[in-house]
Amino acid sequence: MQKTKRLLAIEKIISEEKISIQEELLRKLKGKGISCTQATLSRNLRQLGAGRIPDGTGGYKYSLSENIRSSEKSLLKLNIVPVIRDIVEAKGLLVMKTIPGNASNTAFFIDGAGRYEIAGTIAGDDTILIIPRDGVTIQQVHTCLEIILPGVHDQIKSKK
Amino acid sequence: MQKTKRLLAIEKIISEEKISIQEELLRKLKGKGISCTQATLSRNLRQLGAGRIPDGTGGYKYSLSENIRSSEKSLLKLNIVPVIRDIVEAKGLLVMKTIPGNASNTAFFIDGAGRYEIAGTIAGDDTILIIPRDGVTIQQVHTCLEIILPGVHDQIKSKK
DNA sequence: AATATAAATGCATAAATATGCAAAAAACTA
DNA sequence: TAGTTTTTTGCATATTTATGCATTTATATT
Repeated sequence: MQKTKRLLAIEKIISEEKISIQEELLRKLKGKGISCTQATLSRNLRQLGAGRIPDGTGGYKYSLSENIRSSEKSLLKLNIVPVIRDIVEAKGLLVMKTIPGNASNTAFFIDGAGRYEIAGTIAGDDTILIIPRDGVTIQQVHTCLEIILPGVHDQIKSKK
Repeated sequence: MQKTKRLLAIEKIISEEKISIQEELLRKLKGKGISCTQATLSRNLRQLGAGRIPDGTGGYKYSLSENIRSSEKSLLKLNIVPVIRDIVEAKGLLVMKTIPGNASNTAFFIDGAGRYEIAGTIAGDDTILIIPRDGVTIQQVHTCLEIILPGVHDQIKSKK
């Protein structure tokens, strides 16, 4: 089908280059031997979930909302995760070790997630005390950490 | 300033309810006693990084880009603002003073907003250097900070 | 305070996008 | 395959958004 091919091409183009208006995308497609009208493009973009958003420099660009979001998220998380070295339980609390100087930032990040399970955190230089709320199990807190910092437990394992 | 108030109201509205077109947002604002024209709204939305994207059900909605939304947690804002003591310009850069030990967290928060205007930050113990991107004015960075940390300039004034 | 500079805004309108409708293409059915 | 239904598309145009320009408002300077 012509449509599927076009959808794929649109996805590719807008994720690789900055497209400001549909007419521009139309030309790019034509260059690849795919042609349609602006009306069709408008419909296709909606179907792809692609929208026109500010590009930060005063202009606009098309962007796949889902893709952009998930990739931005994972970048953020990748920056966070590697700083965590270990998580151990002690006296019903969790002690998280980070690389030096990163406890505060990491704790701030954890607090920012606003999870119910975590009553609070206290951060030193490379150590964070995570205090579970009463009635919450350690296991629940681990699950919760995995939500805030996907892959964190794997990271730790691979360092051991 | 009227504008800051409006920017905040816009952020709040589009993150809480589904807004399909600017005229709709215009009416909501009017309902809150804030009035402007569609032209101004268009400019404000661009400044906020808010775009009109498919809502998944065949319609459209306005949405803040992901990085901005993450700084949207109003609780976090309240916790951050009081730690900032001063912001001064020096050599085309901004120097932000915080209460002792809070520079890193604050800088982390600012970085997290992912604003185009800010090329990067460097944090010591109670001082943050905010480096504007080339071509961005100090005033633009101030506006941008006001978006990330609403009320920050008022806070500083009231401490003087 | 008076003047100079920059920022914000509204108006009118240009630019860009979305959509109703009819035609064409594709998919399906007996 | 001929007929039927569904999907896709283009055309024309309505809807929506962005912007040049002039004016007002705010900010800074002397």
